[in-house]
Amino acid sequence: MLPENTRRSLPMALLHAREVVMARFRPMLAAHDVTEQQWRVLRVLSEAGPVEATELADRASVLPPSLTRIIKALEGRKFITRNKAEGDGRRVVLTIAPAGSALIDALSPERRVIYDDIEQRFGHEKLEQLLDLLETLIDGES
Amino acid sequence: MLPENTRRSLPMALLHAREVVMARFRPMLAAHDVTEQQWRVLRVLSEAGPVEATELADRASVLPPSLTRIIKALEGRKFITRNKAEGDGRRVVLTIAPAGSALIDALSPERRVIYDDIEQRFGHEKLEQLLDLLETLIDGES
DNA sequence: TGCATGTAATTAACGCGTTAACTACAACAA
DNA sequence: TTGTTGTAGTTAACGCGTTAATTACATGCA
Repeated sequence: MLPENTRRSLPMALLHAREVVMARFRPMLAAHDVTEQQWRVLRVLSEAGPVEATELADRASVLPPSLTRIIKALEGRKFITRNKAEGDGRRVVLTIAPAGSALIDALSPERRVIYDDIEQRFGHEKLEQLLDLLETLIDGES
Repeated sequence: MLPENTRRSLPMALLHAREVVMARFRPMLAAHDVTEQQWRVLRVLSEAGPVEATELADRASVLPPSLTRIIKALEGRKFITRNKAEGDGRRVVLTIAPAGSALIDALSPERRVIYDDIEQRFGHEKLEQLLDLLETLIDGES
């Protein structure tokens, strides 16, 4: 069945929802001169440790060409380091650097405030339910 | 509470979910040489009738600068028409043109197949639940 | 009427999304 | 060893996302 209106269109609803949520985080990122995508990459590196570019791109939901640009920017600011994988000259291994960790730590309190506010307004239960549904959708389609 | 990992991060989950869903629709749009954004604009115009640019941008989840570019492209292909609002020389009124309606009609069957497949795999109940939650989130935050 | 303020749309600048093409390296078979 | 195939990453081209600045018009007040 086709969605009868754009509000009930899954792609549009996902887009719109992401938009209103990101609107809350964007000023924080802008204040620290980091783009959303750079932030996603940093967070994955912080969480997953040294990782190869392909896996990083996948986990951060960034396409390889974008990752190349993002790496360049983050490396230039000493937020990450880039090394060739030993044993395979094609692969690249990314690692978060102290400055990168410091940025994540610095933003942590503010993130918590924003996240808590969203959770409070939306409801803890609903948030968990939404995350579960999204996870199911993602796992089922990918 | 901060999300303990990126999979439970609301912005990332929304992004990733949208990505896997759009991956199903993208080939269809590409085959007809329409971008996602142009498609959203066309659908809103088709559904809402003649509408001013600001409202169109809002409903299609497109920013004004993007809309300007999109209008230019769609007008060039005779998918829409652009007129000044009578009584206010600033406002612009957009209307879908026959060729635009024809494109929407042409894609309708294929959209249905894709949408039905997603719905079947994910489950009708879950899809409705997800759309409800997204709608609630959007209305609460915007 | 004339000026200040506000609003709709556009333009500019820069980074990302997307696809396709390309380079560099690895794996494997003859 | 060499040629083929495959894979990781990068580059290129073009459109969109985002913010800030700008233009054009409307509104309201003196």
